[in-house]
Amino acid sequence: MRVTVDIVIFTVRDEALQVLLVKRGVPPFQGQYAIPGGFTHEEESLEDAALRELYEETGVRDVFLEQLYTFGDPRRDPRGRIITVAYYALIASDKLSVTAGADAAEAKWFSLEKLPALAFDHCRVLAYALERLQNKLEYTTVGFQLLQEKFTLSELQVVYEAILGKRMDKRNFRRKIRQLGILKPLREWRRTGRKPAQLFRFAARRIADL
Amino acid sequence: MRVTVDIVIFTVRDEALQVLLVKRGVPPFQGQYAIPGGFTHEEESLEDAALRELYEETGVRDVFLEQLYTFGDPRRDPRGRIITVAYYALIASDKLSVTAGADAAEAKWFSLEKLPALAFDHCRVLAYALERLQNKLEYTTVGFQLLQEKFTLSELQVVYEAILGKRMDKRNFRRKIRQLGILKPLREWRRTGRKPAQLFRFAARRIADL
DNA sequence: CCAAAAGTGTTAGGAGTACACCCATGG
DNA sequence: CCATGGGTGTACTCCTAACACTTTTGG
Repeated sequence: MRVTVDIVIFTVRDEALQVLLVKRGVPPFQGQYAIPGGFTHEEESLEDAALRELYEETGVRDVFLEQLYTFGDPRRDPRGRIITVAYYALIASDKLSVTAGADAAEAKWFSLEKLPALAFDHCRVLAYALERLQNKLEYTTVGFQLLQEKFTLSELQVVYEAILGKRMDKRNFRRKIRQLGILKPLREWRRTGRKPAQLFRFAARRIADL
Repeated sequence: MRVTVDIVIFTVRDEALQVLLVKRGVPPFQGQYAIPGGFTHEEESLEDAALRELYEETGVRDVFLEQLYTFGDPRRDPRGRIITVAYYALIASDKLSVTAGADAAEAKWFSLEKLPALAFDHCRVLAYALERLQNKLEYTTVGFQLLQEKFTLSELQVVYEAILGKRMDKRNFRRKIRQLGILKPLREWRRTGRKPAQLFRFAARRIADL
């Protein structure tokens, strides 16, 4: 039985939640876009396999990565029985400049609003990843993974709005974040063209489950 | 690569959360208890494999079953690389009278408080299942899976207390359940030795994510 | 001086928590 | 008649959601 790992790689750019997809060069589903992934090696853990694939696709290490679900319908891959352990990863958009992994020639970012048709059952995988991300956003601090080290509260709000797909009230949002007590205000301001915005740093030891 | 499914089977009996474990008859870990499970067949989905194992162990069908996590550390099984897709299941204690599957000779229920040493990394799997069950209990209606069709509010509260491992206030508990609006009060009372208790039925279309 | 984003408080409703007594029954 | 579990309401706190104006800057 063959086992693959697929990684749904999210980022927030241009105020939109985006996902990295690769165009398949070989059948089945040749020419269609798919979630990046590949077969696990014999001597690596599933998470290591996911990290390896992620690095090959994006050139990025040290990002948030979490197992999502394992898909094992015997007919999900026309080549035969393939089990896929799906992961999702969050990457801050400022780390993406180096978007040049080995296979990256055919990799492209898509806004969740404008997805192409996807190979295999990847539409379902993606839907599941989005749902998980939305839920985690509400009761953990994963959202900070999508920002640079220093960020403004408005940038943080953009991340939340992009993921949840809805506008939020500025004052309520700031109060909620403030009373989490996990932001360190800096004595720095970002000149943004208009009134400068104060910068903050995420100041919790780890990604907290609240 | 070989793939197994393991199923953490929970029930609540004698006011305690219990889990079904089987004693291993062959090495490795011979004589130790383990979470029931087995290899997947080539032509069945992961969920079907889990349902099959569950039926073989307990003789029960039509129970709540949900995928938990996939464990894939290359060294988790001394026999070699084995990936395990873990599930957890909830069974109402009144369905357990038929606890006589094929392999059931060495199967036994254990209270979560008094677990034996477990084979492989099954201690971790079990801890993960318990955590998931506790979380799901708070924001879904999975708890009803552990009761008979007709039950009293006190019985429901016992289920919640057994899973969460803490006492709850009777009035607050009843108010919370009542305002979920998913219980149908029956015109029946259970004679319990003291004052009769009103019976209820779970009356939602499906297990609601609230 | 104007456009644009930054920043800030109050109020009302709902949910959770703490808490104590009477009731119906079987023995 | 008494032991046992069934059943009920109120007050407080906290979180959420709705809502509008002033400030600072660059052009």
